[in-house]
Amino acid sequence: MKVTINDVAKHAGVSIKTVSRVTNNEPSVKQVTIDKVNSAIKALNYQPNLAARNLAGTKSYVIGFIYDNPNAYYIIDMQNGILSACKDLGYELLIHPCNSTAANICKELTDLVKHNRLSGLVLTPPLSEDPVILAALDEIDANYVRIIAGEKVDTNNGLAVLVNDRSGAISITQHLIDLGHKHIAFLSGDHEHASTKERLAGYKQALTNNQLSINDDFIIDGKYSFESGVQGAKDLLKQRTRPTAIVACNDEIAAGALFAARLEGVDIPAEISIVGFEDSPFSRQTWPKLTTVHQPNEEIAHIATELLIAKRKDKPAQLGKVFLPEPVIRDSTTQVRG
Amino acid sequence: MKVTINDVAKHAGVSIKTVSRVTNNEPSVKQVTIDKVNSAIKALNYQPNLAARNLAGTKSYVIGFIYDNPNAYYIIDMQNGILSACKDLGYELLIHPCNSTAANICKELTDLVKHNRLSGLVLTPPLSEDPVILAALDEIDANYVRIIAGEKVDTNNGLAVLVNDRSGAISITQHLIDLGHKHIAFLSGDHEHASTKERLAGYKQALTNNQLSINDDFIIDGKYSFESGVQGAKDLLKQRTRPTAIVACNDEIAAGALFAARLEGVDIPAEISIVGFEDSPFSRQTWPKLTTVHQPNEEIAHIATELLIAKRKDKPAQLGKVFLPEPVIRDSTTQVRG
DNA sequence: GCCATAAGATATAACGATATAGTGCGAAGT
DNA sequence: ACTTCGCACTATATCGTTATATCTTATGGC
Repeated sequence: MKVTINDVAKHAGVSIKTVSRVTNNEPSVKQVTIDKVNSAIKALNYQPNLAARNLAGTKSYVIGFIYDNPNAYYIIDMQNGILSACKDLGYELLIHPCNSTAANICKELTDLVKHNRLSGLVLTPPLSEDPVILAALDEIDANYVRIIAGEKVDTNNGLAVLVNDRSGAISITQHLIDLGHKHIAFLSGDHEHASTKERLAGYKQALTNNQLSINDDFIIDGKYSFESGVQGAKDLLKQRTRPTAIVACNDEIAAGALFAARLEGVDIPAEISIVGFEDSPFSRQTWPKLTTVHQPNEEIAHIATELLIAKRKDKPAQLGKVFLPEPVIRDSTTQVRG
Repeated sequence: MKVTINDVAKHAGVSIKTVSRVTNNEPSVKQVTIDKVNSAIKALNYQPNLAARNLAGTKSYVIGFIYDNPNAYYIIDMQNGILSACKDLGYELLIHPCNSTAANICKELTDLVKHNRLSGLVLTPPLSEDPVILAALDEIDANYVRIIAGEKVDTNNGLAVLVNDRSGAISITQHLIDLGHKHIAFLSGDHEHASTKERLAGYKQALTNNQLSINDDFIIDGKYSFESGVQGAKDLLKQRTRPTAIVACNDEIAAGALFAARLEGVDIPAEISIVGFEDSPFSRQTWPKLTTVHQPNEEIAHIATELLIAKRKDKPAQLGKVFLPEPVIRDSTTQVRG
């Protein structure tokens, strides 16, 4: 019933180690032999047993996805991207939601890696940006790829996929400036996320690029949540000079700002334009539909996983890749009123 | 470095088989011996190696979560519920998103079970309601628990956790009737989902219970999507006599209806009350916040997983459990206008 | 032509659990 | 008193791979 490596070896007339060499792309096998083995594998529909590989070998063929993020859309996209890369490369995925601020988070993660002998980890913010956690993982020599906000790949990053949030923020802010807005506010996300810092920097950069002054009253501290968006927008609307546009640090905050505007009877976009960041599905389900910045999360996760697995195969080490988020113009932004 | 069963056996002064018996709660071990072994396990911080268990034993200690559902909130909730049960019981989770209408879906799932020797499957709609898929799984004698819409546990269901969507729909429709609404419309979800049928039946039941007539023009076919909600609500708003309230088959459809109402300049809830179903996070992020029906998805998934694993342990077979979704009153419903 | 070396393959020991067969010993049956 | 039985436990085979050590055969250098 079950086809094992022994069956393949017998069928191909070679030893099991040779079959193992072929399935693992190891050197020292003649092409003729490789072909013999491969056709035996195909003929018998052989699939290596993961548990046995795991037990005998040093690689587990299992990668872990570690996250601490309440954004379901983001997580699902990431999972799907990782999963598609895993499927292509014969790996399996272990998902591990966690609390990055838990006291024992380092032990939790290192135990996870050790107990499951994980081949690698995909880390998302804020875990991917926490030096204490990274140090703990380095100590046990764990493989990981970080998904982080940043502008260019460099060796200090380790293996990383960068999302250039700054450039995305510059583009979307420029979009507002191009519409004639001069009083543009910023609703920030959690400060533990580097993305918040980068998006804020991009917002400021765009203002500066256009000789617009930076008004500190227009930069509101907050968190990556709907409620924070509601509160932040309320605060903005109370000010003597109201902004004519708001850059929200993500779509949820933007949705909260939309909500607050409605509470105060402010029409969006006629009176105030609002933009989000992320292009999550619900940015298409608000009224009006949100202008936002698109991040190809599934692709980001796919590439990250490929990098991670490639590293283990000792291929020419590619250190990372940078993604440029692009604006998506919908209905929550318009020309500033004369 | 790594603690194995041999270390535990040596430390406790027994054979490895005895340790195995203790860790698996098998009979024929004296209490004194059990205590000795357990204290050795604790002293050495022993954790059984999953790969070895998997390879040697008949159980894999891995359960699969199979889903075909674009609703990220739902999936994340389910994953978390399954994961928490798995953690308690020493199991691992393999997630498997798929396309339930793919031609080779049966082979895909049976191969998945066979190749990973999955201990069991958690199936969600529409997969959990597809007789062809269930038959294929029965054929290979796979263990599974179904999460389905229904009213009572019975042996025909196999292992199942039921969500009494009908009662939820009755309650929420009754809420509208209690507010004085007599012209209540229904926006349906996909007809492949039993939940659609059940929710429609509950809606009708509530009308009947209150001697209100069922108007077929007020029952609009659709799908579980925002766009479908937009279209359905548009159709309703065009009718000669507009409904004063709408029951949407889920929150996404309700959000779509909200959007369509705004497009047409119809005030919610002043002119029309709208209710959703599911209580997903974004039902709190719409304007106005949605009145909806709460489903404890995480708990449902947790219980389902416990049932699944308990079955494999040959405990007194409990067949299932029924959940009653309850209305959550927010701001999208109000007294009908005099 | 002979030895050193590498390439290509094999035989077999691990990996860390569970499963199977078997042992010793006290209690019960005749 | 002698077998029989069942409980509590041990010794060891086993699962399906990878890893290690070893063997054989070609290849090149002198």
